[in-house]
Amino acid sequence: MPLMTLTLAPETAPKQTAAPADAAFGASVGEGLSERQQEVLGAVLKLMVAEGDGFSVAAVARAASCSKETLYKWFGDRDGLLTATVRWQASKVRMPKLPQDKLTRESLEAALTGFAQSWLTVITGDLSIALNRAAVSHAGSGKSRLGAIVLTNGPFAMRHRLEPLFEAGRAEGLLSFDQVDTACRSFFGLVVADTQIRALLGEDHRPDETEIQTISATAAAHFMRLYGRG
Amino acid sequence: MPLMTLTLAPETAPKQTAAPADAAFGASVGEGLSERQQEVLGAVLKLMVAEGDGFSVAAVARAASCSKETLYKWFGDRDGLLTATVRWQASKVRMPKLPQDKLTRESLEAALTGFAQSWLTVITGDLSIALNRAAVSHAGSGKSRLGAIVLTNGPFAMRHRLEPLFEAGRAEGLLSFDQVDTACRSFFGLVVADTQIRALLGEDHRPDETEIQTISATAAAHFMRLYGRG
DNA sequence: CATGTACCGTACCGTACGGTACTGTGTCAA
DNA sequence: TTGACACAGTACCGTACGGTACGGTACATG
Repeated sequence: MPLMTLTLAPETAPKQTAAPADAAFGASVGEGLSERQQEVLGAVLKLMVAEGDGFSVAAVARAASCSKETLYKWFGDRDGLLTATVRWQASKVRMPKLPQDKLTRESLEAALTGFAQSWLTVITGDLSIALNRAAVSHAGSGKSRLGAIVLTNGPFAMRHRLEPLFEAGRAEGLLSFDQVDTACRSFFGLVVADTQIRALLGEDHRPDETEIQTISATAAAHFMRLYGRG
Repeated sequence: MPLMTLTLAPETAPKQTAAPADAAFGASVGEGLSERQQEVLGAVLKLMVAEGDGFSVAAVARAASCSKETLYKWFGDRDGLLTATVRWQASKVRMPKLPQDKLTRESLEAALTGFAQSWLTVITGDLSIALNRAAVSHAGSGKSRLGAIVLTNGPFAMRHRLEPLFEAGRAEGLLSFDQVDTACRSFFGLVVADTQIRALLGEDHRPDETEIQTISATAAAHFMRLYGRG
């Protein structure tokens, strides 16, 4: 599983105190963060998973064994710290490779199943849930771009990855749809359904690996029934 | 549209200071709340929509023109106030009536479309979004039953309403599925897809009435393609 | 009229937290 | 050796907020 793989940047010195550029998408993993800084962000992630955005900056400093002053120098304020953490984590999520050779109905359905399985695994993970919780909270109180960042790296990223696959399937005569958008919507719905919102709302049950496998296969099969050709 | 209809309780005097029983589901609208108390909860709702859970108790008192002491006497603490508000609002949401006479394929699909339309309308409303945001936030920090309440009155309530319809459809030979659960999951996914999570994450675009109508009809048709018989 | 009750308005208290300043320490370079 | 620097650790400040206490008012009941 290539998900959640951490690749360190080639040791960039933490020179400038200014905030990094505003890409929010497509940035490389390190993104100008020193190893020490990434350690700090890792500590923030742990705290977010454990306490869900309710932690204090002092707690971060304690957990990361660094001073509050350093945190403020590096990240500006609490929100900058949060934002950097979310962006850093988002940059670590890797999507599964999609088949580049000629598509068949079988390889397409298999790719969809794999994609669904990987997506569900990410989405139901503690980390993703914590991040989405924080983003949803902050999206409410105006201020803070957390919501937009997660939106970009969540649903939008999924669609961006899916669209070329669907287009390829259509070009190959395997799929049939008017707008890619609708197909994406249906696929997302069949795969995720109410799983994510239920998890965010604190439901105890989380699907295990075999359940995810079942759901993914069913979703892919259903999608092919709705949009497949021939 | 029978949604968001407020029916006042027949003027119950605000006698006891104790918190009401812990039903969280199926309670009648008034639920032992005086008119004045419901006014207060209405003010809380407005604040939640406007500022999303970040408001202070003092702000509630100001908005509702009542004293903080009264708030604490009635609702115990801030969380009790939040909980009462969410439960009160949840008790106001009314689901559309489903056909009770003999089902046909057409009436079934129409009922599904209507259900989907009503559900999407609720879910994309400012109020529902604010409530879900608050619930998601609080579900993170342990403590507080907000998450469970919204879970009960959201996804679970939808399933509870849907299941008998699906069972009836199956009994009538119109639908075919192994577990109602799977059918519910698919229907939810086809209807809601990523609409809710995107709204919660702060996406600007919200589907208007005609878009909702289109989505609902498509979702119902797709559902019938997947689970319909004959 | 006297008493009690329900409530508003507001002052108040304790605390927790965001943010800043200061001190001490290790490192590296001249 | 000395100075500059980056950082940890910590003390500190202002403020905002949850929660409480108290005084004042309207009304109801006897």
